Amino acid sequence: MTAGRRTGLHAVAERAGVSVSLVSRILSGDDAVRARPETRERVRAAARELGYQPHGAARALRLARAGALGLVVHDMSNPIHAEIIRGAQAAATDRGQVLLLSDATQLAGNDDAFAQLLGPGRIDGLMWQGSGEEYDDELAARAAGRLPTLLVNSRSRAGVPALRLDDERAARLAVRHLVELGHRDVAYLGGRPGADLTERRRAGYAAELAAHDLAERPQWTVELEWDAPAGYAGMTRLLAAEPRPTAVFVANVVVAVGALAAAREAGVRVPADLSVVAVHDAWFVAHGAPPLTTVRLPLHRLGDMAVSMLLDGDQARAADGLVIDDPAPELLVRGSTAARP
Amino acid sequence: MTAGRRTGLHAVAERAGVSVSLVSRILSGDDAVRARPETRERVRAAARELGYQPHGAARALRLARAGALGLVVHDMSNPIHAEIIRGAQAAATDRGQVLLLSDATQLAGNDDAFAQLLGPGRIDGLMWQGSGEEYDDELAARAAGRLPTLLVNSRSRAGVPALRLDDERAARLAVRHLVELGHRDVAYLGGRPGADLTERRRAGYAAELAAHDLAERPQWTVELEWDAPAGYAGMTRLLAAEPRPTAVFVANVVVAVGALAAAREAGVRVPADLSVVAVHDAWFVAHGAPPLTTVRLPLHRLGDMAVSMLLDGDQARAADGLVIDDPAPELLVRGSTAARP
DNA sequence: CTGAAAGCGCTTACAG
DNA sequence: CTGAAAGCGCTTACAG
Repeated sequence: MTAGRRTGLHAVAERAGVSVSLVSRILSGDDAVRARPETRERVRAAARELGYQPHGAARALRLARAGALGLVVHDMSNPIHAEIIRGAQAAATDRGQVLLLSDATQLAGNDDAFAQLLGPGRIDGLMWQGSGEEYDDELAARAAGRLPTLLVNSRSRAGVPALRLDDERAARLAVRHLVELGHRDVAYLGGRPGADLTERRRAGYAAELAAHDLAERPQWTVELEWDAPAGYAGMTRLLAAEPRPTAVFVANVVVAVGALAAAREAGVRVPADLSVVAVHDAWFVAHGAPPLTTVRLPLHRLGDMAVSMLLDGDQARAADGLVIDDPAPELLVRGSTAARP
Repeated sequence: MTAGRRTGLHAVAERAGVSVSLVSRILSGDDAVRARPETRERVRAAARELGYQPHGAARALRLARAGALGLVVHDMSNPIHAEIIRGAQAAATDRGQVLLLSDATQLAGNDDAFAQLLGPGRIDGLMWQGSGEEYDDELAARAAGRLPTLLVNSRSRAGVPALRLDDERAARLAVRHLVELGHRDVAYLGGRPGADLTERRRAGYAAELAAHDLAERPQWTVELEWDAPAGYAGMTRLLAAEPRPTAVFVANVVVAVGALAAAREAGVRVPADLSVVAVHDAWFVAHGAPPLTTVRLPLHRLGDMAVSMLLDGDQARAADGLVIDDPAPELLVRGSTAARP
């Protein structure tokens, strides 16, 4: 009666005329509590009327569970990364968790920010988007020492469990498409040399060529970086190769944007003179000149699965790297591939 | 001595041989505490050795401050939005805050998620990316009733303070560029009808035409949606207009991607037959066919400022809508604009 | 100058 | 079947 402005559970308890403990138990659906239906309803009504919402920090403190997951990404303006984020976001919301977003580059340069993120009471698990940067392995490993951590879109590195896509299969799908169009001289335009992703896609490319008894030539493999300018530079180099390939498999759609521009400026017509196929689909490819043929991979699912595994404490299942292959890689044929000239 | 596994402040205090209170005060740099330099150093050392990191939830509970800001966005794969997020992310990290990311569409369909986000102990302020969707105003207004809220990239709506860019000026800059190239028949290709953004940009377009005594014609204004397919459809319509414009000002670079594709397919050469200029710069425009002339706006700054104002409790300054105009809009001339045919 | 105590809002053994 | 009490890790008036 003395109360007054008490908030939260206390206010609900007062209004319903029961104890705070009982309110807590009823509201959290504790099975053990066998309150009379009437009491139960009174409590529920009070909570509704007061718009009761549990205090996030208090609950986190008490339960030693933050109710939040961290997601460290590299470059959010990359549409591929955005799709992973969306998948993670959706899954987190579905499961009543919130998502804390961080930028890898910033974290790498700011020890305090990194320590704060990993510190107690902030997040219950961390997803780290792999990129092949040197500092990534170190930071992710440090994180894994403190809380459940999952590398996303990478193979397992530095002992950190990882989720990845079926890059080899995507690559083979793309290259097979080119071969079926009659191409025999197929080049590989990758991403940053040494990065998992580019190596796995190159492996798929090589395997598919081998399966058709086609030659791989050193001058037909170019790996520079994961961005459009690198695609431009890489394609420029491939166009100067002797002999010149009639088709190029590009490891990433962002790289392909630059590659197409280079071909265009060199007066090489795609697909009449040169076929181009890239990994990943994105909103802009259908409107490109020409519209790009791509392989779609389940990026959304990747983010989604990462969240589920962390929340289920299941990340050990990915200790050796787990491949997300459902839905399967899908070839989307558009205007950038055609029969060999 | 009995202790054992106590963690946090308690462990530090034990190791340094002082009280928990003193550790708290020394570590948080309380001026009032005048501990001997030696004690101070001993405490600092103990904290360092134990890798002490304050418990986020405990601190949030005690201080009634979450140390986090929320950011609700619409479509993260949109590079414009990504840039705003990056700005907000950087500012938040700089100021020792974390950023909680949410998706507007998801929140609109999930009352529990919305309530949880706004509930006590989660975030201290909220940024809501304006989009002109019907539900946006309502949700943002509800948020503003509970905690400091800022609409981002929108004018103030439903009484919620807002930060926006200098859209009018950007539009005038773009249109002036076209006029200076000799164009007199300039069309406007906007975004979703009724949305702030498209109206402000159309106003700038109209003002600049008027300043040059140029005619605006109803058939030269098309507003459909903020995506590439809408740009495609819109440009198709403009190309059929009588008389046909010789230049198009596009309100958004994403829309412009579709618009360029439509022109290309219609056999209209850009810039020889038609000049195109768009608002916002993005990584892919330089590699387009042709490379787009754009107006760059301080998107990064927008996110940055939103965070600063919320943390400084300054959002009231934006009650009537505050224009971020520093750095000023900048015209980047590339290959999609040329003298009137 | 430093410490003991209260309390932020919750949950959950433990009593009754 | 329900309540009083302890305690999660912190900060900060209040004592001494």
